[in-house]
Amino acid sequence: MLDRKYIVEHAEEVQQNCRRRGVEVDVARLVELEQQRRAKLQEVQELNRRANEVSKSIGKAKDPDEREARKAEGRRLREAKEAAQAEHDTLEQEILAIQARIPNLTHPEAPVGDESDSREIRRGTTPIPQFDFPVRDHVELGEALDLIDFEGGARVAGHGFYFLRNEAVLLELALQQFAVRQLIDAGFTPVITPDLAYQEILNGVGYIPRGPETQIYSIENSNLSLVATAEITLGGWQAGQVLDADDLPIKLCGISHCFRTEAGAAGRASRGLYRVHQFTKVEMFAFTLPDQSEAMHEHFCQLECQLFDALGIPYRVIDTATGDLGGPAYRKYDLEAWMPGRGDGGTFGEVTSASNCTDYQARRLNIRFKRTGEKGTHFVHTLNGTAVAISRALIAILENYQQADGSVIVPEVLRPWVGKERIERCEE
RNA sequence: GGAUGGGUGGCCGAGUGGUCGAAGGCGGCAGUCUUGAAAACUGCUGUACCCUUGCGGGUACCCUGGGUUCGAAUCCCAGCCCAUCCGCCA
Repeated sequence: MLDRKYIVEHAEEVQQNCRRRGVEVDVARLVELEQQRRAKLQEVQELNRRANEVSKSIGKAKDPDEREARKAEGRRLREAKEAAQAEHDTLEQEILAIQARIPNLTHPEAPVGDESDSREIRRGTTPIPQFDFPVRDHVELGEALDLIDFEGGARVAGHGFYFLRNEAVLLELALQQFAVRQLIDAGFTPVITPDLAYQEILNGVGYIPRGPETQIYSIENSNLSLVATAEITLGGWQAGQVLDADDLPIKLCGISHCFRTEAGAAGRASRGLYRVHQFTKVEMFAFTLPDQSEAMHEHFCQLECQLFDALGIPYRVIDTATGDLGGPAYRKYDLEAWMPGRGDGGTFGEVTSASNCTDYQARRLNIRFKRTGEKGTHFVHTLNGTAVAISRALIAILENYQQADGSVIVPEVLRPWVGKERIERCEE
C-alpha cells in the first residue's frame, strides 16, 4: 500500500505509474473522496469535542434539571457524531478499496513495458551446454533414474504433487544445506518457518487468499492458509512491531514448503516439476532502513548469482519490466536458468526472483522502526529473494548435467551431501 | 479434545464507570556529579490522524466487533488470539 498523503500530493505521478504497470485505477477519484473524508473527519472531531465537553460538565451541574438538560444535549451530540462517523467510514472504505489496488512506485531504471520489454542485465559464468546426443527433459530423466514419481503424487494428492525419490531426496537436502550455508556466511540468520499463516499476514504481504483467482490453499473453518512462500511468514514475523533502527538491517533465510493452487495455469509451459502445487524453498528476506534497501537488493541478486554460478548452472538475470512487477515490488530481478529440456531445444526458465518492496509491505504489515532519541516512527523497507526453489533447481540440475549414457553428474558443490559424483541406474 | 488464566504504551506491569492517555518499573533522551566511564540523583519521554505559516490546539487508540451510559481500559454480548495444566500423539 502506498501512503495516502503521498498519493494525494502526487496524484499525477501515481496515476502515470499505474498506467506503466498496467493497473487501471482512478487516482483522481481517490483524491476527491479523500478531500470529502477529511471534511467529514473534522465534523466528527468537532462533534466529539463538544460532546466530551458536555459530559465533563455533568458532574459539576448541581441542579437536577440542569443535569437532565445536559444529558439530553450530550445524547443529541453523540447521535449527530454517529451519523457523521458513518458517512466518514463509508468514504474510508471506498478510498481503501482504491488505495489497495494501487501498486508500489517503480525504480526509475526499471524497463517500462510488458514482459517482452524486460531487460537482460547479466549472464552467469557457466556457458550453455552443447549436447551431442538427444537431450532428455527432467521428466524423462527423473523417471529413468527413479528420482521423481508424478503418478504416485497424483494418486495421493492429485495433479501437481509428486514424490521425490532416491538421489532427488539427497539433492533437495543438499541444495538446502548448500544455500543455507552460503547465506549464513553472508550474515543471514537461518530460520525454519511455519508453513501456515493467518489471512491478515497473507494480505499484509500482498497475497489474496480466498478470492476466486487465488493461488493460495486455505484451511477450512479457520483463518489460516498454507503459505506460498516463506516471504509470507518471514515478513509477518515482525507484523505490528516497532524495530530499533540500530538492529537494522535484519537478514533472514527461511526454509519453508510452498503451496500454490496454480489456478488458471493449466496449459502453460508447466511440464513436470516446473509448475507444481508444493515445493521447498530457501528464501532470503530483509528488513532494512529506507536508505539501505537498494544496496540490499543488489546484494540479494549478487548472492543468487553466486549460488547458481557455484552450482554450475547457466543463467541470465532479468530486470523485470514495469508491467510484470506485480503490486508490491519497486524493482525486481529474476534469475532465469537454462533448461535444456524445456520448450524446443531449451529455454530459460525463472528460478529465482529478488524484489525490493520498499515500504509497500511494511505499511500494510505495520512494521516500523524508531531511531533512539528521535520522535516518531517510520516504515521499514522489506526485500525478498529466492535463494533456491528446489523444484526448479532440480530441473536445471538434471537437464544441464545429463550425460550421453543417461546418467546425471552431481554438481561438485553438492557432492558432500549427496555422497556421490554421478546419479545412474544399473539395469536389473 | 478437557480445564483454567490472560490480551493495557518500545518492553514488563498496575488499573473495575468521570479526576485515566492511563500508576510503577525497564529502556531511551537531557542534566547534576566524575579526569572519563559506571553508579546515584533530577527532569523529560506512547502512536496515528486532523486543524494551524508558526506557537499551539483537537480527535481517536488499553485484542476485534457489537451493546449499555451524558460518559467505558473498566459493565454486558459475540468473536479472534495467546499462555498454562491434563489427555492424546510425532
